[in-house]
Amino acid sequence: MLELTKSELSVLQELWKDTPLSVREVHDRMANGWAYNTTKTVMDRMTQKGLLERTQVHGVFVYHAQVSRAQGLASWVRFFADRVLELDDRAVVNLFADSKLYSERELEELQQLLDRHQPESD
Amino acid sequence: MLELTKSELSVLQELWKDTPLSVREVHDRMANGWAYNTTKTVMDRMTQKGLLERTQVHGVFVYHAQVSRAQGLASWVRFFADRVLELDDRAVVNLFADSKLYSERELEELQQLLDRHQPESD
DNA sequence: GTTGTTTTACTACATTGTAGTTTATCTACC
DNA sequence: GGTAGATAAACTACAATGTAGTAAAACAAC
Repeated sequence: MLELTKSELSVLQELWKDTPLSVREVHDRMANGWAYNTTKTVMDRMTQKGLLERTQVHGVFVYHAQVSRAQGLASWVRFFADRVLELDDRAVVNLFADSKLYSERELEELQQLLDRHQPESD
Repeated sequence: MLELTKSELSVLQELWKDTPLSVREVHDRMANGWAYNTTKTVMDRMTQKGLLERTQVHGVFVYHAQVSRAQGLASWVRFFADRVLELDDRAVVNLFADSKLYSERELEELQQLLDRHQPESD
């Protein structure tokens, strides 16, 4: 299962909402207190790993996510369900229903990813 | 706000359930696929940082958590609420009620920690 | 076309992830 | 009671990530 770091997840959350975005745009939207260069470095590394793809538009690079939101969230939901709440996955997936940001289809994809990978190691 | 890594949180979850425990005991209970030495290293570093304290019992070291569960979970709940679910903290704290592993008092402590620290940076 | 801003690239250093190796201890036998 | 194998503890190691700073390139404004 794909394992994203907190940093990677923060970046991807912006790109899942609106894409493509430049480093500057991601940086400003996250507004998490990082130096601009930190955002840049994280996104560079993500590009190298294939999590992002970048293309040039009018001389500026913009980035696209290369993983779906369900893929990116699955291991996080599992970790949170197992290690934090110590509840069943499904209870946590149900929370997403309240959040109004996820479609039925996306929640199904997420649940499937969780069902498929039973081995729960970090 | 105290920021724990995933590894640190995994170790602490065992010590919050039952304490004190030896490295071997924590290792076996987590059962997360780590090598024994990985568990040892993580716990050594946590001891150096003051997250754990160790004492000797019959020639074996045992460890005690030096932070409360609410303190340890607060930043995780915030991150999950903000960056994953994009819901209000409270909705997430309410989930804990279902989990039956947390007392009222503990949930209040958690909610207070979350209320106090508004600045939400990683 | 020189000077300030933004982007990009490159470099840097501490912390964490994830162990392996060595040494000290303990336990069980001959 | 000394030797061999199992555990624990200490120490070492190296890659990935967190978190930028600096240098170079490109662009914008005078």
